[in-house]
Amino acid sequence: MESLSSTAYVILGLVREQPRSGYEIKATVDGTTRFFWAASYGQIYPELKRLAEQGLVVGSDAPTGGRRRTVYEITADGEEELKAWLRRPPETYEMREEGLLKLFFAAALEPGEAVEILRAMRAHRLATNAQLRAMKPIAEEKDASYPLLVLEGGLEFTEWFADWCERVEQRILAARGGSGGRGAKA
Amino acid sequence: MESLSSTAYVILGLVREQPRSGYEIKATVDGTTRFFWAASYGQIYPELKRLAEQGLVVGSDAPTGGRRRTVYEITADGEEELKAWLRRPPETYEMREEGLLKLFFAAALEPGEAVEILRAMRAHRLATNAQLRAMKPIAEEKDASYPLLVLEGGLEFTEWFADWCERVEQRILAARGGSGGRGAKA
DNA sequence: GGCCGAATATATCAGGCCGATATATTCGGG
DNA sequence: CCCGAATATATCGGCCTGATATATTCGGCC
Repeated sequence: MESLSSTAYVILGLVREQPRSGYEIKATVDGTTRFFWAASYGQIYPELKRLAEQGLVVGSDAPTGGRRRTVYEITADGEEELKAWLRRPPETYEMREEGLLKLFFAAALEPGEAVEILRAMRAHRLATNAQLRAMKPIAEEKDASYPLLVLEGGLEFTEWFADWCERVEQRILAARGGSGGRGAKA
Repeated sequence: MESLSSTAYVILGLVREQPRSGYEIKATVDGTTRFFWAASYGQIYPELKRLAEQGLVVGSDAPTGGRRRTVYEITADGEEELKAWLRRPPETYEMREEGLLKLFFAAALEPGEAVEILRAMRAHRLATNAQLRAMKPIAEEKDASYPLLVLEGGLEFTEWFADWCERVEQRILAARGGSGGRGAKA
């Protein structure tokens, strides 16, 4: 009995709420967990088959007209698997931030160029914050309290990060001596 | 001319500072960038060969006794590649947080169990914070100002995250009605 | 009625990357 | 002299991304 990947549990968690097709699972992930756990078609479809083989989900044909469509729902075994996973302590904590990597090596550039990196990072976080903000009414409407909690955490995180970028930018500019070539276009 | 992976630039950035072997690169990554950009032997060794083929680094034999050892240093072309990359806006922003995923699906559990997830997440962040704190004197000693800036960002982030976990835990406990079975051992 | 583009639905694949493992040598300590 | 830790390189299964391919259906427009 091989243990499942975390992505398998995303699928179990989503089909537990309601029966869904692979396509719907992907769309839901993109609209919710994507910011802290993404999933691609290349994982979802094979994983659904594996979960079906193990009896943790069951698929049934639900075609729309002549287009083939398989909708999956969770089984009692699947529900038990999901709960057992939820009760085990989390193991994966990963981050890949190319901006921080560039900042780490910024000594190879002029100070004005380091500031550009921080501005790009800040702009990215503000954009993510706006996306999350737009999702909030939808989560509130569904009355999904844990997803809402997580979403609010995302809002706070992006705000903290954008603010940090701004403070570091100010520190670098101040260290340069207060005046001198502005360097960039903003 | 295929464009390089971000991991290739980590290598370029590190061998720019000083010539290093694959083993030393891995050790340095584990001691510095690991928190926002990790790299494994399975990437480092093949990547060093590719970079050498493209003339961005040069390797030279530097055996210790009878043990084979290749030390790489950056070339002028490699330095140009690195700077060009540093000047391009960052593209990769990824996070994989199994704890947030579990919290997202916590409706399948009792509230007391959701609290356990938050405690595990908080403990992890506090542990990371302690690790970063231990690294700080080393970074200060080296007078590496950008790496130090990034390290301080990591300290602030882990503190923010741990604090968020605690606040969410309090909210959940309060929503449960102030009293009732405590559930867990701490 | 017919066309087009967007959405629905599934599948595949190259390549990045992780974690574990294997192999061999050298160094420090007891 | 032996052993365990550190140095050094290499390999591999498996997860995951992003792009691409293939069909079908739906909505809007003229």
